[in-house]
Amino acid sequence: MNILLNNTSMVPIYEQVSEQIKSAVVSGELKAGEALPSVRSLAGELKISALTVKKAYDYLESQGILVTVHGKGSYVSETNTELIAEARRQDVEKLFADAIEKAKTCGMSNEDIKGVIDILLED
Amino acid sequence: MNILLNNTSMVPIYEQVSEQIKSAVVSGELKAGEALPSVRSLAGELKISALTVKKAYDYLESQGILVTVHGKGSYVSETNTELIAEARRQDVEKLFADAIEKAKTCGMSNEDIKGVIDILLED
Amino acid sequence: MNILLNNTSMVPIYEQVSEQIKSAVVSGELKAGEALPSVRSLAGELKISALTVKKAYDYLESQGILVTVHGKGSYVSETNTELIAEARRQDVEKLFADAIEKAKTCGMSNEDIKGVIDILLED
Amino acid sequence: MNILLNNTSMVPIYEQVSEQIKSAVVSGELKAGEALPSVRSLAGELKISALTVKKAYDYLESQGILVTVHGKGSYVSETNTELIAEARRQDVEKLFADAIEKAKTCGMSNEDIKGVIDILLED
DNA sequence: GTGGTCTAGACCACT
DNA sequence: GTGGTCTAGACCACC
Repeated sequence: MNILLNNTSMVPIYEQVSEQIKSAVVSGELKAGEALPSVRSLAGELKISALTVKKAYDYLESQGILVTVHGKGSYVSETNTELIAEARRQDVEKLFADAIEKAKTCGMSNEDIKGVIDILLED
Repeated sequence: MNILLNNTSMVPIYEQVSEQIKSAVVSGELKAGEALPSVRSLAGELKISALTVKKAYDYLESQGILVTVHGKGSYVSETNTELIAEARRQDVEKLFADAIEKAKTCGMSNEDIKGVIDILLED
Repeated sequence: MNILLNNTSMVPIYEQVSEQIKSAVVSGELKAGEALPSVRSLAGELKISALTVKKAYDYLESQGILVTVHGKGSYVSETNTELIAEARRQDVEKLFADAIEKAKTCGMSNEDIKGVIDILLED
Repeated sequence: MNILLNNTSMVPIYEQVSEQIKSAVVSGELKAGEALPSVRSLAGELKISALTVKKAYDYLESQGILVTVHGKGSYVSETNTELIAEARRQDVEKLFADAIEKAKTCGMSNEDIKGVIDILLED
């Protein structure tokens, strides 16, 4: 697990953790059935509170991405990772929808928006 | 002033207020030199605390969008609104950049992204 | 009377008015016994409330710089202008004392301060 | 934290607080990365409202002097304190420039001003 | 009437 | 426990 945290960011720590684990699952870096680090070891590694890691794991479990076995540990769920990928695509779609809405309140036309996208995709 | 508030949203009320005033200035709905509603009257109209409106006005003043004259009221700043519009365009660009970054972590290609944009722009 | 006002400044209007009249008296631009513009005419000229001009005149009267004759108008007091000049010099001295105090909290030495003064006096 | 408040002064309390913390940072009394007292504890210590302390911290954060981590506390920013010291030196310079301007409207010569400075520096 | 400041206490999210 | 936000009401200075 290679997780990078940004303390000063407005994004909560637990969300940064769960988001990066989610990415690892979708990308295949973490495979179905694979064990995750224990709450306490990950907390020690990232130098954050075990409660915060627990909150990230709880969230991922509520999303069906993890399963936790009492007394053993947490494992990547066997559910189709395609479902997770689909959920993330909807997240992304919402991000774009929000950006487009704000762009329109600035008076940008559809063509302006496509222009911005083209420029950003070149990087 | 036609301001819509969403109490259940995680976005602070003072930010919703300042953001919508900003939009009104950029769009030209509020012109340079024009008076804004007094802190108390807007608070009454929106049924929120005067302190919350004040916080929104303070933020806009720190951004150079408003000027406040003690004992008289608050007015749209005479500064070039084009500068404000440019700042907002950069905000929008950052929103798109963030969305694209997240899209790529989901494995979406440039073509996928353009497809999503096209669909969203049709609405 | 040639008075310049700055609406956006933190300095109250009435203080800007009284301060500039004080300067005119000390500099000799306004001589002892000379009549000042009426409250209403000065208010009209400066496009401010008559109450604000009245407050400025009241302040100057409390300082002994003006005398107001009911039903006639306001006049520069016959008191020795040297007394007024002395009062202003004490104001100035306090300004320098405050500046020096703040300079010291920044770690500036006496030599540093003299250097700054020399540079500013050259302009 | 040794902060002295003057309730009768016209200077707002939140400004007195932020100014004194700024001084402590510039003088090195508070070092980069060091934790500040919590909003509530400082409020209790100074016997003022937590909201007033918060306003002071917010101002210092907007100046880049503090960083605040949600749920943890506020810390002196790691940015070069030399930049802050430079900003304060400019503040001081403006104070002296204002004092000199007023001195000149009182008819004081450059020599007069230097004389006043010399006397004040001896204390 | 206006804005500027402050209070005392509340609820929520994060660690 | 921490900060983040909001309320309802108060007092003051200014116009």
